[in-house]
Amino acid sequence: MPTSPDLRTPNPTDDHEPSLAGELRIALVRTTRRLRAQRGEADLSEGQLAVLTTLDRHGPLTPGQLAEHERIRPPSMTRTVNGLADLGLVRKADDPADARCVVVHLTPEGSREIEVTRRRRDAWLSVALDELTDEERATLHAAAQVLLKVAAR
Amino acid sequence: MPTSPDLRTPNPTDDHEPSLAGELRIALVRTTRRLRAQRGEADLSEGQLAVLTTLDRHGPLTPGQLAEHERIRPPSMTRTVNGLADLGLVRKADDPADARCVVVHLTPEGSREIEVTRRRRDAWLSVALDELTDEERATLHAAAQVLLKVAAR
DNA sequence: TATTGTTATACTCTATAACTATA
DNA sequence: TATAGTTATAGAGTATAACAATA
Repeated sequence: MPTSPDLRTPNPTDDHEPSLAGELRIALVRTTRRLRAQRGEADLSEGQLAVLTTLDRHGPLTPGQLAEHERIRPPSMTRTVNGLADLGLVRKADDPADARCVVVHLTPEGSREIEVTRRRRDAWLSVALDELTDEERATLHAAAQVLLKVAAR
Repeated sequence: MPTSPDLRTPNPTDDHEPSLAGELRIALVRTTRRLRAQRGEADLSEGQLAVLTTLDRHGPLTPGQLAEHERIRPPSMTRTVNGLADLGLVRKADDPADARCVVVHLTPEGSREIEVTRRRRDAWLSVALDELTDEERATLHAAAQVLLKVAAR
């Protein structure tokens, strides 16, 4: 029952040197997978939460702007936004300046949902982090800042 | 006609304290999103590559073991493995000891594909990492080890 | 004509439930 | 009966292409 692959024991075919990019990619993908697996039944999807978070941070945006920010295509964002609107978490309003545009607003329910969902999402990770040493936590704190720089590029 | 939301301008409602779990989750999700976005047209999916990598590391495994390792359900793994077998990257063989079991082997083509795909996947991340300082890279190296511990829990 | 958003449609990856074969 | 794997089916999230409305 192999659940903890040992990175220090490469097999005979695994003779390339472990690059930082390679080891980091594996660690990121694996941790994110575990994180996502903690999603409760009633939780919002990653994409839905990302939209709410973006609106919370930047204020009302059009579906096109949201699509660009989340790096998905406009039709996909239309679906995401409509789902959130059906849940009452965002509201679509006309743009007085340009009738082609729609402006997506966060509702008070949406703001509340962000907090609740974030807390639920962070619960598993918090427990895992509690089992680490102070030094390990400091490493992750520093790494988070660096990763944000990398992701923003 | 704003098309690029400004990430440097938080709005007044963004006043919750940043917990380590929260900041780390955001950094992980964002970086992984960017990483995934680099996927070329002909690349294997994350799940497919993960299976090849696991087989490379641990040797032949059954679909059930692979499903447990990748934390997906057996029927999903059946599809993934069949897709890889159709591509000639793995081979399904009978288990002489237990006729209920199937053993999935990596083929030479599969081994080659791992290398090619890994290189493509790591290209974007490598470029990004090259722009960091030595200290930042050291931080990410250390963090990768800690994240693997977290993900393995 | 170009732009914004939507609708129609399809593909990928995941899941649960039910089935087959073997232990 | 229990276990390993598969088949059937469905749901979520994404995409492209075509369309409507507006600039």
